[in-house]
Amino acid sequence: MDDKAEASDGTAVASGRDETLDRRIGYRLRQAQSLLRARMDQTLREIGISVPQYATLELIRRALGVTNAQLARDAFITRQSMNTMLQSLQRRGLIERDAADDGGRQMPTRLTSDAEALLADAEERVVAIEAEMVAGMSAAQQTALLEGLDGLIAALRAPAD
Amino acid sequence: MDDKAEASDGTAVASGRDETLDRRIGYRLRQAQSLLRARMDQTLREIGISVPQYATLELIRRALGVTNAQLARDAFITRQSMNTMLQSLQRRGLIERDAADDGGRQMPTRLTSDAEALLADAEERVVAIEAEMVAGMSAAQQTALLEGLDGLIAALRAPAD
DNA sequence: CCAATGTCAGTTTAACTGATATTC
DNA sequence: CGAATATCAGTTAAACTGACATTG
Repeated sequence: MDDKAEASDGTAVASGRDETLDRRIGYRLRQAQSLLRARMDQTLREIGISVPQYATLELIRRALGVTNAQLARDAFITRQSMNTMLQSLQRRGLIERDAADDGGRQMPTRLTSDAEALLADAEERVVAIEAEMVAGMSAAQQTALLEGLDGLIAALRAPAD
Repeated sequence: MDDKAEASDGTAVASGRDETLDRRIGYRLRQAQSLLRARMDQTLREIGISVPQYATLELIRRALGVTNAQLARDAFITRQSMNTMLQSLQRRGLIERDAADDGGRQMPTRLTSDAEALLADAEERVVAIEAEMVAGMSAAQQTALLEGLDGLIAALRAPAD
């Protein structure tokens, strides 16, 4: 079946071939993430941080005293990109970095108390969005979704690892 | 909430609180999408297009003759951003835009035959990645995942719509 | 007049590659 | 020396806001 698509007025038309976009998991993944990101952007901007900044702060809180290079690996970006991010967070007084006590070259990163407060606020907002996002789903559905995403992550990681 | 985290060597440490990152759907969504995006980037670069360009071409193919403003809405970006994207695709000979036949201001977009060929190649690569990504999951699991993502999209769309 | 469209201009964010110095 | 780290510099991709003309 190759069907029609009337969009005389410019309205988007879902159409056509069977295995189009709409059936694809990757497409939906992008779409869901894009929508979530927009929501997060909006609420986080109110308290003065971006989504990547928030994500970085979360990573730092989780892995206390972690170094730039390790954070970069955790976030799947280059050392250089993470370095830029950390510098901007540092300039804003959200993190501190001292040369490692072992005299090495590493500079472990710590959240300041300002950051802890900000992060608490941010997390509350983000958790609220996430709650809203799954509100209509049963616990079983949520679990299935979580496991499905885990499966994707594991499969995508395997070859690159 | 001050639990231990020994990362003397810089190794990331999963740690701490119960409701940390790792339990959160949004976090996993970002992670899965980030990994998928990296894979797509890699394979699409080989044929000379980026992920956003690929996504735009798919949108155009799906909604034949659609206009800039409509594509922007479909992709959740501004008219101006989509315009830049279309201009670059046009410069590369992948799309054509003629003033609408109705004499209006709209300029419907069409794929060139070059683009059709390129898109076929791109899609094959992307579909292969997607297949690999869900290879380890049962059909039921895949369906559950798909429906879960649909649920997220619907919920996230509602308030902004 | 109003709303939507297309587009120009300038800006910002967040990534990238390349190169350099340091340190174990 | 080699490997990992931190960081400087320059670049790019892809989004953004603002402004303006056109068109129905």
